[in-house]
Amino acid sequence: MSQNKRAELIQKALWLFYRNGFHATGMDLVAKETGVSKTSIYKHFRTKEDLILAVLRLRDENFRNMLLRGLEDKAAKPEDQLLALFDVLKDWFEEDSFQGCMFIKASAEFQEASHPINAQAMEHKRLLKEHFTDVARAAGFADPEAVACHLMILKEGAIVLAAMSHSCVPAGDAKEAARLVLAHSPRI
Amino acid sequence: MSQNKRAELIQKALWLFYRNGFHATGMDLVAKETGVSKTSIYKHFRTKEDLILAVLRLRDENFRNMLLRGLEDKAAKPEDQLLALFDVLKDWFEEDSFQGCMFIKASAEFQEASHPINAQAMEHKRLLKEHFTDVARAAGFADPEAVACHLMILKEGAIVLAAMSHSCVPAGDAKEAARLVLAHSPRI
DNA sequence: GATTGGGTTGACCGATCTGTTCATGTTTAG
DNA sequence: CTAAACATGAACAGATCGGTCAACCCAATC
Repeated sequence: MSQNKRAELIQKALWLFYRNGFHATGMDLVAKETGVSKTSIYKHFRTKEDLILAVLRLRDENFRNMLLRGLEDKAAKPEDQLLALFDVLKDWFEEDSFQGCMFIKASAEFQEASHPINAQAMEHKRLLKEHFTDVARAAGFADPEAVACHLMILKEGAIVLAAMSHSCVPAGDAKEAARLVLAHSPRI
Repeated sequence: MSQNKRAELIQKALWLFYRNGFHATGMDLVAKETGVSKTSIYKHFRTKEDLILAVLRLRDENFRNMLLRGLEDKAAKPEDQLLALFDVLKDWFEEDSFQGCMFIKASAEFQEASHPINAQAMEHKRLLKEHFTDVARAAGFADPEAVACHLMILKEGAIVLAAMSHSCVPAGDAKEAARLVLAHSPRI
């Protein structure tokens, strides 16, 4: 299997797991939908868990890339970037393919803290928070980690509510809340 | 089966689904752990989905009751109750049995918007938001629904992060963010 | 053209899934 | 005491689960 084929397999598996859930998506379906026989899949991934981990690695790379790029595109100054986060999220929510946060779902289906899949999901959140902390520091906040934590909470809450009901538009509300929080967080 | 037995069955099934997930918990395990034979279970619940719906109804009742009671116990004035939400959450996070929000998990495993389980999870969130809106109105906020939405976002974010990593204490951070938001939301 | 060898395949394995059946207790009510 | 009502465990059906295997294809080498 070429490297291309392998990447394509992971990409399509990502979509299946994202849409149907991890336990609910069998390897037979993955084989059928990707057009790659189960035997070939298992030649490149020892177990289903290994495939899921590869999927999550791709998702982490794609998602963080999309988000960080989005922040830079929407705003130049660090402080504006922190608020622009919720504009990027809004764009994401409005995509047809939006189905919530894959890492929250992965963590929900594999809940043991020591489980590799859960650990990988946590690592994704840690990296995001780290980035927000850096931006908050550049923006001149006195406690950049606290600011990052507040943003993370608003971000996860907005995602969860956006995934559960399309009735309200939590991205807008989250941005409004973030504006209040940022406006009154102490600067250096 | 007495009404007691039935309630006990639902209670134990709740714990199993909450801890292991819905798809990952088979009916054989439910029968074994509850001490109720599979035959009897299926006499009272036509399908596994029906059992899950009953479990979610119980959870909704217990959780909303615990939360509303907690708010009233922690604070008398409506505005203080809104902030006390995050003290109640903190107590919940510190329980050994804490495993995240059951409705977020249910919604993650049954993602189709029209699925009855997803609908029930959404209804739970709707009822909570409705209550927050009432309290925010009593507290004299100019836009009680917006305040409730902000609180919901902070609440869901805090729960998700608390469930994914016990390293930080998002309840405290969420309360701090909520304090900033409430302090600068317009009053009537 | 014959041989080789990596990559692919459909068929298959045992286990487990939801849900049912049934013969055998075990309660409960008259 | 008897009869109806209910609960039980074990086995079953049909499907699907994660995972494996011998056979096969096809391009490269001699």
